[in-house]
Amino acid sequence: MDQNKIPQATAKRLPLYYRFLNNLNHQGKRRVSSKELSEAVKVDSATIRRDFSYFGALGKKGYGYNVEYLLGFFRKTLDQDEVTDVALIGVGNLGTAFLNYNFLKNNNIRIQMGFDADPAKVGTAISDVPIYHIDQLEEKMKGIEVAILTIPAEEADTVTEKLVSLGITGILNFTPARITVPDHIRVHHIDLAVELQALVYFLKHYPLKKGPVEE
Amino acid sequence: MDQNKIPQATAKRLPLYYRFLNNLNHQGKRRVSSKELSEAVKVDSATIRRDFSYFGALGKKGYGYNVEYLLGFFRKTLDQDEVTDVALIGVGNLGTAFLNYNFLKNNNIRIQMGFDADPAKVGTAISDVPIYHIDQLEEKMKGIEVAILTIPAEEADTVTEKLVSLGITGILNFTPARITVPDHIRVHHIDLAVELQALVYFLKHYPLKKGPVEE
DNA sequence: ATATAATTGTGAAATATATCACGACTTCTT
DNA sequence: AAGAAGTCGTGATATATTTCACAATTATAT
Repeated sequence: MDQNKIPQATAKRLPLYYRFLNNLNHQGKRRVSSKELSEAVKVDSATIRRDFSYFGALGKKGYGYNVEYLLGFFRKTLDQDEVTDVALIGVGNLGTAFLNYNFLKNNNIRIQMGFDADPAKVGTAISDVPIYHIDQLEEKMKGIEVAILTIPAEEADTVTEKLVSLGITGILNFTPARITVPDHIRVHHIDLAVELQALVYFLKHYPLKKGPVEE
Repeated sequence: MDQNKIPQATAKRLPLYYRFLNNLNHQGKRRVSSKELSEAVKVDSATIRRDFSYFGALGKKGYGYNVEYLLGFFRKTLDQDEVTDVALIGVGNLGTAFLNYNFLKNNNIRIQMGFDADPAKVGTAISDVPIYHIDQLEEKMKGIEVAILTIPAEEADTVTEKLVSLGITGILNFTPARITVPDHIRVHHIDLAVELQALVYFLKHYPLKKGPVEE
């Protein structure tokens, strides 16, 4: 609750920086410049320096940044020391993709349980994550504050209401529905159809000449 | 190639507007105000009016917007009259989720074929989309300009190079790798781990008091 | 030891996006 | 028919983000 001055655009890039620094560290690299990092993550080097500068002077002029130090700093900043538990609602293909992704390794996020309405799935486990019936939300989900929503759009509203009443604070919504929640709950939407269509639109209307435009 | 003055932020919202207008139309609604639309899509009403205004005066003062007219307008603007063909590389869980999604209905985008290295998948079809072996890219993919990348990160670079040499113009990249492409090719990244971690970061550092912040 | 090259951190400027607030016009109500 | 209510389109303003460009500092080469 301290770093309220950090621009949201910067905050969104932090996980990306973190992962690439991790890669570099594993490769045994000791130092890195904003220019090198820029080429790897495709973000302008001045933007990277600016981003880092919000956290103080992390680098050294003429030298660059010490990979290990930077990594340690971001680990703290991104709360990598403390595991965040998450629930996944909707064990379809998309949901299963999430379950198979090891967020614990790079992100210190653990999907603790999954929920689905399909009796064939209830009682099983995917990548060691137990699947419960959606009706068991109330009894199982105590203490979990973040949910990933990978259910059909029609069910988004009912499930959201349930989650809200159970005290959720954040939802990552993959359904095309734009859900309505009280003011204190944060929702991030990722709409696959919109992303695809936006790409197509950009291709037709914004022909590229200069560098690739990253989203 | 005409509307180069439309802000990218606006362009990204167009597919969203389009889908909701479609919903309204199916519900038999004849007119809609920027205020109503705002509540549905969770975008400020002034922003919506501003967005629409880039395309000219589409509404009527004191009345709002005619749903059918607006829809027709956007259909043209979003190239909904012309089907865009897309290839999907990587038929895992995430890839399968895409294959099962009917983009043709709302977005006039058709996934024409999928590619995978798994012999068990090659030769099958998912939602009527044929799956070919990744080695058949060259022979099968003629004329397709857009690809969805849902493969493991390690394979991202090799596959990207192949796609580039085959004349791709746009890539929707779901791998955590930040791929490198020539300047004239557009890449949009969607990084699920980054999205999740960013949500968690925001929850901890930007406690909400006012309205929910939509991404 | 000195000169050269590299690189940061940041003020200032540029660009992009969102929001306010109101005149003008339309529709609705009575 | 007149007044009230609703709504757009947009100039102006506010906010957010990116990029330029350079002094200051450090590292490297000779």
